[in-house]
Amino acid sequence: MAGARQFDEQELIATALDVFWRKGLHDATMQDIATAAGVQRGSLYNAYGDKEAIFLRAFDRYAEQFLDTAGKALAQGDARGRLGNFFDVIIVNMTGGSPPRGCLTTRTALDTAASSAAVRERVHGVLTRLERIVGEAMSSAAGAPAIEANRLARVVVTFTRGLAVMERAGFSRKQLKDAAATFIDALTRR
Amino acid sequence: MAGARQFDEQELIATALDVFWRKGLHDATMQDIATAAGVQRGSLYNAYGDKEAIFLRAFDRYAEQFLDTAGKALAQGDARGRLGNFFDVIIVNMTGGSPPRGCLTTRTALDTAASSAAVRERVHGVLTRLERIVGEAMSSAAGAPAIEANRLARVVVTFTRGLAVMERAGFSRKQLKDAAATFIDALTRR
DNA sequence: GTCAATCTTGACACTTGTGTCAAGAATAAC
DNA sequence: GTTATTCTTGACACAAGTGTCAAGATTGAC
Repeated sequence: MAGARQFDEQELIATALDVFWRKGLHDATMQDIATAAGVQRGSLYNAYGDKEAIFLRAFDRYAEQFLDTAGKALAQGDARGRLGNFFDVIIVNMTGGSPPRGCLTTRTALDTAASSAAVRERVHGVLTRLERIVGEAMSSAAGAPAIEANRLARVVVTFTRGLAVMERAGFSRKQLKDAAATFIDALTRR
Repeated sequence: MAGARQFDEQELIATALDVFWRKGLHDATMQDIATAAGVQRGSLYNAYGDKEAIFLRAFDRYAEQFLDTAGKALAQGDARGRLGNFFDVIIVNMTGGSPPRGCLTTRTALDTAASSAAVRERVHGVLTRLERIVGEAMSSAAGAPAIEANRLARVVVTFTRGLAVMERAGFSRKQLKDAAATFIDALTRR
């Protein structure tokens, strides 16, 4: 059981992501990750150095998948349809798991004071990239609100963050979907 | 230095609130509070039992003040003016302090998994009460959006939560105000 | 087959935080 | 003034978590 690495890096990061998503950066321990991955804690230190290094890798993977999913949801239909699909995947993302895991980006953002510059930068980066994706999707969509695309994108992204908080506060998936539907109605009515 | 309580309860809770607001429930330690209040840690345990008991008192005070301020901001003007005042005080609340303290409710909500039922209930309660206040203010305001008041209130409250996250993610007071202004425009345009 | 490089493993040192407690000190009631 | 009550204080026990390290095991290159 030594000499060659006993775990697959892809699997390990996926496992770590799951742990971080469920517990948050601060509350997830190296022991949690090691146990979940069936690996010794020391092996993780040997391979990655410290917890934050693992988190950054896991978060990067999460961000890619998240932005990719969001982008696809925003690719088809008119503005109304795009936003509907977009909020659907956003809400599914944050209400998935049992118990629901919430939104990792938002959770990490709220830990921001206790986090390093690298972590803070990732969080800000995801939101900025999400804004860009939303803005572009609205710019090229039929029936988009008569609001400058960048401003609209910021409002939409801000609202998604609000949904993430409401989820943590105990509101159900259905309630989040209702809120999103009302929001979309307000934005796209003529 | 014994025999009679060496601190004023009102002051102590105010000090504790300041500490919790800056550091969060989880990261604030009894030592932090004791030091800030110029009191021994043991005295806090003697007077309150544990950290959560202090937090609940501090949070209740915060909630009262917060809801009161929000209610007053929503009391005058038409729908547009009310929302403008409302978001102003909300944003001032979360960008106050140096460094900015953020929104205590939101921060606490995101810690929810690590918190007790009592804490979770307070967070949910504040948001529900806030919804009610907003809903009533919109119901009685001129120029309110043609959206059922409860739905509108949920969207507005959700958006305030989004602003709180954006603040933590590094967006400036000005950016938050811009976002709120755009949001209000979208809601109240005819 | 040898051997250097690399991984695993368990123990260790350290830090930080919680909550408890006994002893001492001051107060307030009588 | 005496005394029971209450508060303060510092020490203590305990629990988690981080990060380090030496020793041992295995592998792969040669």
